[in-house]
Amino acid sequence: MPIKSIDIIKKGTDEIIGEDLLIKKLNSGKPLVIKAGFDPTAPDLHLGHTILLNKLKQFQDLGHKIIFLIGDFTATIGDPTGKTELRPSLSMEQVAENAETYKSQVFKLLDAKKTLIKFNSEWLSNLSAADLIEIIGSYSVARMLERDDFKKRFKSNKNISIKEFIYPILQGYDSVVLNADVEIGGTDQKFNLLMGRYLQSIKNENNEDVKQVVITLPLLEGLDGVKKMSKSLSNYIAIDDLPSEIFGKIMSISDDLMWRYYELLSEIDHKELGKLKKASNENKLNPRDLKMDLGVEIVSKFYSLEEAKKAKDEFKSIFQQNKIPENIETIDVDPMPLPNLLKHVGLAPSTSEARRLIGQKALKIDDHVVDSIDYELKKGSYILKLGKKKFAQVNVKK
RNA sequence: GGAGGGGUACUCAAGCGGUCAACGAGAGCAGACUGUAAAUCUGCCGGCUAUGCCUUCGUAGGUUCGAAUCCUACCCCCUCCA
Repeated sequence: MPIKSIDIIKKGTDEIIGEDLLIKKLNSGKPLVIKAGFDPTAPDLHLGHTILLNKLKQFQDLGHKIIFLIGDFTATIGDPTGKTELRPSLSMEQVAENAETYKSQVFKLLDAKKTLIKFNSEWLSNLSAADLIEIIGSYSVARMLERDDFKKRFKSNKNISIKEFIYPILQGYDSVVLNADVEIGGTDQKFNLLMGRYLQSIKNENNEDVKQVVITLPLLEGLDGVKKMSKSLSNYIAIDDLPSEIFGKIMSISDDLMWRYYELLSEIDHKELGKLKKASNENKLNPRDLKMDLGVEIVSKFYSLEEAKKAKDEFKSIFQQNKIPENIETIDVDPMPLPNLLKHVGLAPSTSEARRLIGQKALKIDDHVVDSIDYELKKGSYILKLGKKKFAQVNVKK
């Protein structure tokens, strides 16, 4: 059984540091402590997180103990990873609020009963200055500066706060406290994950067997196809997004990115994927249709197959047959100038923007382009369409 | 502690007394073409009760008919020296 486990575990990983040790640990037959840290800065879990969650799920199904660690304390420092500038710290209240959202979302994928949720403030907030100094004393500035993002910032004279140095150390210390056997994270977390390994071995007089195994997973690119998916870049698909939103976002990604998403998010195996690529290259398959399949697969993970199919049908009816979405709510309005109306019903962020869009022929009323801002709507009901995807139905009173 | 450089819109980055809501690039948005793909072309890209008005160039004052541009104080970042 352990032999098989390693195959499941390895699938889709970027790197496993300490693979031999992992095998040894698996062979011991004991349930392993698997740690994964989450920084509660962004309250919405997105597809990027699901790669990690899926891996945790696999461990969970293999009978291991998952610790879902919410870095509430470390979040008040701010993870410097990948940042070219100092990150703002979060307040404790904000962190607590975000953590709640995490908890409620994560069990869409993980088994709540088998998951242990921990907050690192539990042990970190009571650390004395003496304790802290002892912990950070075991690491050098030179080694810290080996880290790429620090190195870059250091070289280009950008600010690095001392507390950013402490961040990875404390994250590593979490592994010491939790006795983690394995820690999983994105490739960008490698440095932080290795820190745990280092501190564990220091703590245990260089005993190799207590070191956590580090598993890194590929990072998912966001909808732009370039930067990593993240809430702050607003290039993400949240698992809380509506089926139609998820489906729509999938449809809007580039073909290149679609293949990447297939690799990282789909259950499809490599052979099958290869065939699809070939067929697509030979123009036997339209990438658009493949995108639809992917959209259905992803939506059904968080909802159901029926909902996914519904999303697909609706998409087709709106964008291929130019129909109107089914459930748009009707808003009663008093007569008002068109730009104000668009703002009022939420189609445009401001009247200025609405004016511009109207001027650019982006507005359709009952399927007819209206490009005059002075156009008046008389009493009655109208379907407004702004751009390709924004709809509203208004009922003008009087 | 001393000397110098710098803070401009989502990001980068010009401007250094009026023609500046602020050059240019990227991102973004809209239109055309499409497959809500890519590429390309075109336009937009602070707000409003809208041919005018209001707010914006680190913060607060000041000089001036007029300031992002000059002066003063303060805050923050960086470099070199200690």
